[in-house]
Amino acid sequence: MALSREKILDTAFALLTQYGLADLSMRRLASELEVAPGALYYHVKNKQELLTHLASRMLAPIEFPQDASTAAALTSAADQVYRQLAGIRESAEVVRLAVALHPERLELLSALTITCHKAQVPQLAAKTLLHSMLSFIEEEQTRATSTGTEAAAQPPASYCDAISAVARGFLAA
Amino acid sequence: MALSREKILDTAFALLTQYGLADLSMRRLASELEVAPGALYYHVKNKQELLTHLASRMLAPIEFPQDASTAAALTSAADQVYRQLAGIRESAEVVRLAVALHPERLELLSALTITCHKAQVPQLAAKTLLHSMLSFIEEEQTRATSTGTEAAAQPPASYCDAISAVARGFLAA
DNA sequence: ACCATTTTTGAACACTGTTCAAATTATGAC
DNA sequence: GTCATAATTTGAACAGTGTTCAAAAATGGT
Repeated sequence: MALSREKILDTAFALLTQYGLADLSMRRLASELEVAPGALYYHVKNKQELLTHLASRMLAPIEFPQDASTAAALTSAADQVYRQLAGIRESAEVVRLAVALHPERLELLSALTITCHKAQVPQLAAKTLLHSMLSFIEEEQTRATSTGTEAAAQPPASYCDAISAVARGFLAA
Repeated sequence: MALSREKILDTAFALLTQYGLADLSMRRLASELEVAPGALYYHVKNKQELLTHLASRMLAPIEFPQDASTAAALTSAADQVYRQLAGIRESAEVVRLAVALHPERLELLSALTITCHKAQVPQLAAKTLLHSMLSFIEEEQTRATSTGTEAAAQPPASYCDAISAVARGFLAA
């Protein structure tokens, strides 16, 4: 099979989950694909963009509920973000990089922003909420990596409590 | 003057503010001090520890108010964190690294945690609050770097609003 | 002056992301 | 089937990175 952006992303994803972000180098990726490092740059602008694409992939399955109250929509989003990211090594860090670099390209953030807008909550709330989720998940993943255990598939109560507390704070303003 | 951890940290700080985190390499630091790179490792365990020390320095001047209500203490902390970090290039990122690596070594976080404990707010709130501050400041600093402008010395209203919303959310729980 | 301790050097190890002219491989027209 | 054009891929280099460590140099005490 010929090289393609999709195939590169597939392999990058596999490397990330198996060996972690530190071992996801362009050279490692190229050797895994049995290709010279330079070949990657025909399909991907650079490493940052590759990671941004990876982040989009991770968040893609998240469906934002239509016709739900703001609180319910945010709770659902928080739940899905956790379920989607918790099982993927260093995913929170990858997503945070993507948010920092190209926030406008993340569907999830757009959806969150729209919901906040509808509820007449400051737009900033969307990013604050997302960052709260990512911080929590990132910390859990750091602990998981160092202790060798795995993160729970379901969001723990403390996560749900924290995120809904943040949401409540904005909604009550 | 002989090399010392203090002198290394001084120079690292200067390099950070003048040229940014990307240009703060051990080799650059060594050449600035007119010393071989290896010499640094006699005074500092590794780069991560160096950055953790830098983070402690940045946050050191922050004074946590005694005898204040929880809300007032948190507002004051948020205000001081902003004033302290906003003017230092990429400081939020450096502090975030330190929080991730050695949370127990950061006085600020301990103080925040104690305040949260006293107010019978979940301990998690302390980290959530700190991460909210850092996310906000980091984003402002990213924008500042790309547009060439400087971050305001005083915290903008949106920052104060966001942080107090998060705090309110936890206090109301 | 001598010894012991503290500090610094030089050199190497094993990497990193990225660029680019040149070679290769595919594709479609005739 | 051949040929020209376009799409890929290679190889090699550039300019770095953090870190280690035996050996050399500087320092301080007696």
